[in-house]
Amino acid sequence: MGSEVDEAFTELQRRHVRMTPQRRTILTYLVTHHNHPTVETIHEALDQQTPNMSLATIYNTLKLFVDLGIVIELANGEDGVHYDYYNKPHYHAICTNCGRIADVFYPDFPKVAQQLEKEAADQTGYQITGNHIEVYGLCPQCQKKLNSKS
Amino acid sequence: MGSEVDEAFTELQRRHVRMTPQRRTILTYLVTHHNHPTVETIHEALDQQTPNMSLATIYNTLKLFVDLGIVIELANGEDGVHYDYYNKPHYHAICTNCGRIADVFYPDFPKVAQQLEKEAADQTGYQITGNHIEVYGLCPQCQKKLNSKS
DNA sequence: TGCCTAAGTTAGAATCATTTTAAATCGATT
DNA sequence: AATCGATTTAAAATGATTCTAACTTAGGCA
Repeated sequence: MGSEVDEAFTELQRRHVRMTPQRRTILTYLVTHHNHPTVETIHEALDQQTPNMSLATIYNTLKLFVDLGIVIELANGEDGVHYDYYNKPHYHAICTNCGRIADVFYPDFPKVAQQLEKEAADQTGYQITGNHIEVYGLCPQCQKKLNSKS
Repeated sequence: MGSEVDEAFTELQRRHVRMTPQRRTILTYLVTHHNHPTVETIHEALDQQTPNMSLATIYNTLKLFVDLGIVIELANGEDGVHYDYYNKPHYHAICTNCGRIADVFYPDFPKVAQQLEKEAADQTGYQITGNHIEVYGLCPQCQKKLNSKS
């Protein structure tokens, strides 16, 4: 069951990333939770098992993971930045009313993304290395809430 | 030549958005500049022609335009939030080294975006109303700079 | 045309997420 | 086991954005 966590650690070792207890803890949290947490959410959750972890460490570690490409940042228009362990390619639906984030796994997504990356590279000369794709709209809960109001 | 600006104003009138000199000035700037400005860039640029415009007004006005869907926000990972008058559908290439933003106009883009929106709606139940698509990589200038270094 | 009022603007203060600092600690290579 | 550069930490600093309260205005209506 920890296999996905193990895989993530192995990948970091392979890339000669120095391992610390804090990084282990944060990465484990991200791999085992798919709740798109904010820094604050992570800090509170980890405070149970690992008190006194500095906020700066969480910021530093998340920035490291983002730079390594194993984590991506998401802005939901509500509260701060959200983080997502980016293992399998997917994109996100974000609620314009409450900020709720949902994962979208679509078999053709890698193909579509590659198409957009190639076109961008051809047109701009950029050396493309990744993408962020989000769609916006009302989540089911907010649809209900707003309908019952009017 | 002001026709695109006029069109934008007409659209706002049609939507019963109250027009003020500040909103006119900011919208004109956005329609006639495709430089993906930050709030600070806009403030400095407008200070030449319209001194004393409050930063709060620029923030308020941009938020209004974003809510109306005629302007979108872009984070380039470097400095603050960038704004883009979103007239014709397009997406962006963002430099991971310097933050430079390039527009990508791709004929098939609306079709591709619709495909991603439909799949997201089917999978999540969200009522999708828009999208933000970005690809990341090194811009030509940074490719040169980084190559000559090593 | 001129009032009236809700909406918008303003300068400055306040907020708060994120970054910086400098000292203490630690991981991993020898 | 020793070493040293990298990491962590708490606290302070930063700075983009939001809030406040008073002032001004756009646009509908008489």
